[in-house]
Amino acid sequence: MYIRLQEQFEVEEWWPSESAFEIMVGAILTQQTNWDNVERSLNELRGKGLLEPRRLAHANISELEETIRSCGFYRQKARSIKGMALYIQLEYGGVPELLLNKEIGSARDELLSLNGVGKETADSILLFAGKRPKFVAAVYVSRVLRRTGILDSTDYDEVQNYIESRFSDDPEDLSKLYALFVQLAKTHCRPSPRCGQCPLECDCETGLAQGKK
DNA sequence: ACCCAGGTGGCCC
DNA sequence: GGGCCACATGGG
Repeated sequence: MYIRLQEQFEVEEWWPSESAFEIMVGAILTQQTNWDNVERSLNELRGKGLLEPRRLAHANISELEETIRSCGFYRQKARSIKGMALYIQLEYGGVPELLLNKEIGSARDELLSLNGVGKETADSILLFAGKRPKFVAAVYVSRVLRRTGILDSTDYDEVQNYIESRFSDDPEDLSKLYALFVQLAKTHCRPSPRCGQCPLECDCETGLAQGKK
C-alpha cells in the first residue's frame, strides 16, 4: 500500500518549519482546523516574536487570543500554547529539544500531561518536531484503513499499534506514510462527497459513511 | 444554510 | 471507560 501510494502521489515536504517549538505550537493550533487558518496565526505570532518559548511564556493572554483568532478555538488554544511555553521555559530553560530527546516514552508522557495536548498532538510533536519514531494515528488514517478493509477500528492506540508493529521504525518513513494517508484521504476518502474512484479500490460508495448523521 | 477542517477535555452514567 | 458536548474560525 505504501508503494502504491508513493506511485500515486508526490511525497510533499510535510511540516517544514524553522524550529521545533514552532511545530509544537502549530500542532496545537491545527487541531480540528484548516491549515490555512493555522498559517495565518503562525505568521501573526512570528511577527510579534512569539514563536519562542521565553516570549510566548510571558505573553498577555488577551493579546494572544487575538493573535491566533483565525485558527479557531482561540481561547483554549491561547491557554494551551502559553502553558506549553511556560513548561518548556521552566523545566528546560526554553530548549524544547531537551524534552524531545529524552526517552520516547517519558517524553510522550510529559507532553500528554500538558493541557491541550492529547495523543495525536503529542505524537505529531514527537515525530515532526523531535524526529522520533512515532506514528500519528489521525482520523484520516483510520478512515482509509477502514474503507480499504484493512483494519476496522477507530481506536487510536489500536490503529497506531497496527502500523507501528508492521511498518518501518524510521521517522522519515513514518512521516511519509502519514503524509500519504492524509493526501489519499483528502483526495478520495472524505466523508462527502465521495469520489467513487479510490486508487486503493476501497469501498467509498457503499455506505461506509463515517460523518455525523 | 449547510458541511468540513491534520482534537481535546470535561461531564455523565 | 464509552458516549456526548463545547470549543470557533474561515472556506467551499
